Order: sequence, then structure tokens, then C-alpha cells
Amino acid sequence: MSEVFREKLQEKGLKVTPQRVAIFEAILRLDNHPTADDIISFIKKNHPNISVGTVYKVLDTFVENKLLKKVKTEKDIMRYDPCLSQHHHLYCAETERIEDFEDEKLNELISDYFKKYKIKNFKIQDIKLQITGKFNNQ
Amino acid sequence: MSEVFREKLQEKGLKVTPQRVAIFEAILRLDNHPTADDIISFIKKNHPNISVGTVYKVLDTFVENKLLKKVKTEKDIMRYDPCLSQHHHLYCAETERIEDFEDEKLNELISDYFKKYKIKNFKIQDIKLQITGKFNNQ
DNA sequence: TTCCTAAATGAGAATAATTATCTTTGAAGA
DNA sequence: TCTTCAAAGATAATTATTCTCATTTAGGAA
Repeated sequence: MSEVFREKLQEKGLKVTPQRVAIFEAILRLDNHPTADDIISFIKKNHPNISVGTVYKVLDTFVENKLLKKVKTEKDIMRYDPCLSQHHHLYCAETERIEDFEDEKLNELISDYFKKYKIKNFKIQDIKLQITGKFNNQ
Repeated sequence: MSEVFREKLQEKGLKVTPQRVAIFEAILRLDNHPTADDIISFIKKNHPNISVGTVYKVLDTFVENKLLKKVKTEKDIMRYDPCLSQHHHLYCAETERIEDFEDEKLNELISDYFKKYKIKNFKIQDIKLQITGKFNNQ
């Protein structure tokens, strides 16, 4: 699994450092769109003297190189999300919980719509739905 | 026009202060999703000794009371958006420009879709599209 | 394998946005 | 007009993030 990751880095001429590996694994493990701070705490367990600045820098390089995306809640803080597949977000304003939501049929519906009705003076690169509401269970 | 605004405040038992009026007007005037800082600079022109903390507090009360929404870019800063109508955002990652995008037909399409295909364990309150891409002109 | 160099990291200071605290002021109901 | 509680002002504090710069290291070359 981390082979794909190594390749992606090397492809772009980026060095495969233990810090980068640790940070990427942390995001996969933490799963639910961690904040930089979540990531730092997690990593410090096995990697006690990693620097905060490093984490931010690594996250930025990942975003630049499309290994991650930045996500935002209604609140304040950036969250990070691995670029695995095109997906949307279910977001609960009360609890700050975010879940991924994939729906191929919906994607098609929307992209067909915009093929038919283009937005003038704007070239679409990506469409993301932020669906706000309430989770019923837990 | 600011009558509606006065009423909305009074309805919720909030006082109509000159600061609140000025801040709300500033957001309407500034239009294109100003940051707190944009708002502060704008207001200071006519209202030189308003306090930064006040602006933030007022913005928060407005958000709590649904007079405004907080919006986010891929970058860092909060922006504020008057709650006038249901709309989506066109967003250019390069220039940070945000434009509103209203499309009743699209809203219907999506809401029909979710009437048919409900998301399990989730009650939708609001759906917003963030459409990333590039503006062609200017 | 060892050497070299650009790229990456660490440590911590600096910045910027936002929040908190606490005193003073003023909106609006009595 | 008076009173009172919410709101505003001033400024300190906090928090997330970025910057700086000295040190280290990944990984290609010899």
C-alpha cells in the first residue's frame, strides 16, 4: 500500500522521508479528516521529535502534489483528506462530524447537467457537494 | 431595506446597535464575500473607533441568528455571506475569487434526486455545491 | 560503498486571525 | 427619565500557521 505512495512521491522528484511516510500513514489511520493538530499528536507517539513546522510543510507538499486535499468545516480549521476517489462530504454542523459520501450516479447526473447548461465565463474543474444535516445514529 | 434587518434582530431579542447596522451594511456593500478584515477596514472609514473584537462578536451573532453564513476558501480565511437566497459558489483556486451561482433548475434536480435516493442515517438540511475552476474573463 | 548536494527537517521565533477578559457604555423597556 | 442587561471598547491572550535558518539526510553520482 505504501508502495503507491512511494511511487507518487518519486514520480514528482520528492524524497521519501520517514516523516512523510509517517504523516501519510497517520492520515490514513486517523481517517475522519484529521486536522493538522490531530496528525501531529498521532505522529508524536511514535515519532516524538517531529517538528510542527515539518508537519505543516509536508501537508502542503502533499496538497500541491495532489496526494491530499484540504477540507473546511463551517468552523475554523483546515482538515486533510486523502485523494483517493472523487467524493462529497456529509457534514453535521452540531458535532463537526464529517463523512465521505460517494455516489457515482449523482456525479453523472450533475456532470450531465453541466454539459447541457454550461456556466458562462467559467470552466469547471471540480464539483463538490457539501451536504449539511444530521446523522441519525450515534 | 434595513427594516427587515431591524425586525430580524428584534425578533430574536437582539439590540439594534449602530455597530450591528454598520457591519451588516458593510457586508451588503462589499458584496463579494468579504473577510472579517475587509469588513473592519470598510467600517473604520465611517466608524473609526469600532473595535475588532466587536466586529468578530457581531459576525458571530449574525451567523448564530442566520443573518449570515460563514464561507471558506481552499485557503485560510473565513468569509461572510448574507443569507439572502440559496446559492452555490464558483471558486477559482488561483485567484481566490468567489462568485455566487444560482440555478433553480439545478437545485430541483438535486433535491429530486435525494428524494428518490435517500442517504441512510442522515437527514439533509442543506446542500451546497462548491464548483472549482477558472474564470475566463478578467 | 562513500561522497556530494539539493532537498528536507528541527527548533523556535514571528505572524495573523480570532477569542477572551473586563470595564464602560447605551438600547430599550418600565 | 431611570434602570438594567446586553453590547461595545480596549487590549491581552490564544491558536493555527508560516518563516528563518542552522543542521541533517535521501538518493544519485563517483
